Amino acid sequence: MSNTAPLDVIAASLRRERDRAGLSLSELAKRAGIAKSTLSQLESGSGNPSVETLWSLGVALGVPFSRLVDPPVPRVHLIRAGEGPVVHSERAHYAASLLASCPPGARRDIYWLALEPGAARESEPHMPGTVEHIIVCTGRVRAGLMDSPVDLGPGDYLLYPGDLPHICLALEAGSTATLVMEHI
Amino acid sequence: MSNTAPLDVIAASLRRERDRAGLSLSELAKRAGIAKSTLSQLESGSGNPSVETLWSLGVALGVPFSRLVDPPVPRVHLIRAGEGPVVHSERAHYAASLLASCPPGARRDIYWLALEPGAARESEPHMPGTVEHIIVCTGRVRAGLMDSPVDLGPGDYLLYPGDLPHICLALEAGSTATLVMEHI
DNA sequence: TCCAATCGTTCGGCTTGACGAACGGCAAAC
DNA sequence: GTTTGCCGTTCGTCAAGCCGAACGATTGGA
Repeated sequence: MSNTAPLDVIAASLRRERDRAGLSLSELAKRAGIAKSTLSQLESGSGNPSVETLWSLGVALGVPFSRLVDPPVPRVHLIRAGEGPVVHSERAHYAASLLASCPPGARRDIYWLALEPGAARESEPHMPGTVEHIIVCTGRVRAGLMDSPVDLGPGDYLLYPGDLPHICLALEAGSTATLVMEHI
Repeated sequence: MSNTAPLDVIAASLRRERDRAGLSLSELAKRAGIAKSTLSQLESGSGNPSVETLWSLGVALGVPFSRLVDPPVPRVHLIRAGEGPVVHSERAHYAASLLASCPPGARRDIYWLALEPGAARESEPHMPGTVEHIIVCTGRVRAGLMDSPVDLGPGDYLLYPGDLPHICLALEAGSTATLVMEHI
């Protein structure tokens, strides 16, 4: 959640995306069906555009709306196996390592899971709209909705709603998996 | 990229998020510092809010701006190892399997990679702003920026810009990895 | 050199979003 | 039954966004 002034972010985004598209201010304004004076003011940071105005600009630029209101990105980051911030469960045999949290607008957190047979990793549902992707790396894992779990082997991929009761447990010792948690 | 009218989407999102937060219309308007008449009109679908108005509502609701302008999501999906749509390279020894493409607003595609020693997987950069996350599953993989690659083992995680020249090659036979490609 | 075209900015007008106040509806307290 | 409080909606006023036109600056061609 960026705390910088949205108007400045939008101004910068508009300029950036327009450059990338190789369009002139006049040309973009014409394609978006807005007055070029309006666009000029927006890019200069003055003005507080309506949603419809921003939307038509997004369409004309061929970019999703959200790219205009969320900022840039990082560089290179390496996390060696076992080095990430690890969350140990007190009641289940697993360790979850957060590899990459959601940048603004990305909405998919990436975890590395190391699971041991025993109890289920999870039973309580998350926030409404959450979706989980799991890709098994080694061993065998039982995952999915509580009432209809699926057994997965190395390379298997499973998608399921995270806002319903669900489980994730190892069937073999030393099971590992990548988990991508997606928020609405 | 949703093509439904943004105003209707926003109206629905506002109502949904407000319900989720358990706030009354009056209470939310007060917290966001806007007139409740304005909020009432927005939720009814009439009105074309300015960015600042929407922004303060997002802050008051504790949700990122983009959640107010992008729609809902899917259910359960299973891809057995080797069953996904696979992209074979003609010049490198690897197979990439697309597990989950970007839903609107998610911006992170998920791939399963099976790599064999030989040539590099990639050298040409992608779209500006692309970021790649790789988590090695088995074997050993050399990945990262062309001029400063990193050797990775099982469980290792690496983040690097995808819009610069980069490589991804196996150092051992039977190397596998999860790749998350993130678009701006 | 002059002209034509396009660039991006600035200036009045008209339209529209945001505001505050008043409204009717509903529930709990007196 | 009446009062009090909060709910969400509607109405009139005011400010601000959006527009079209005119502007100076720059470039390329006749």
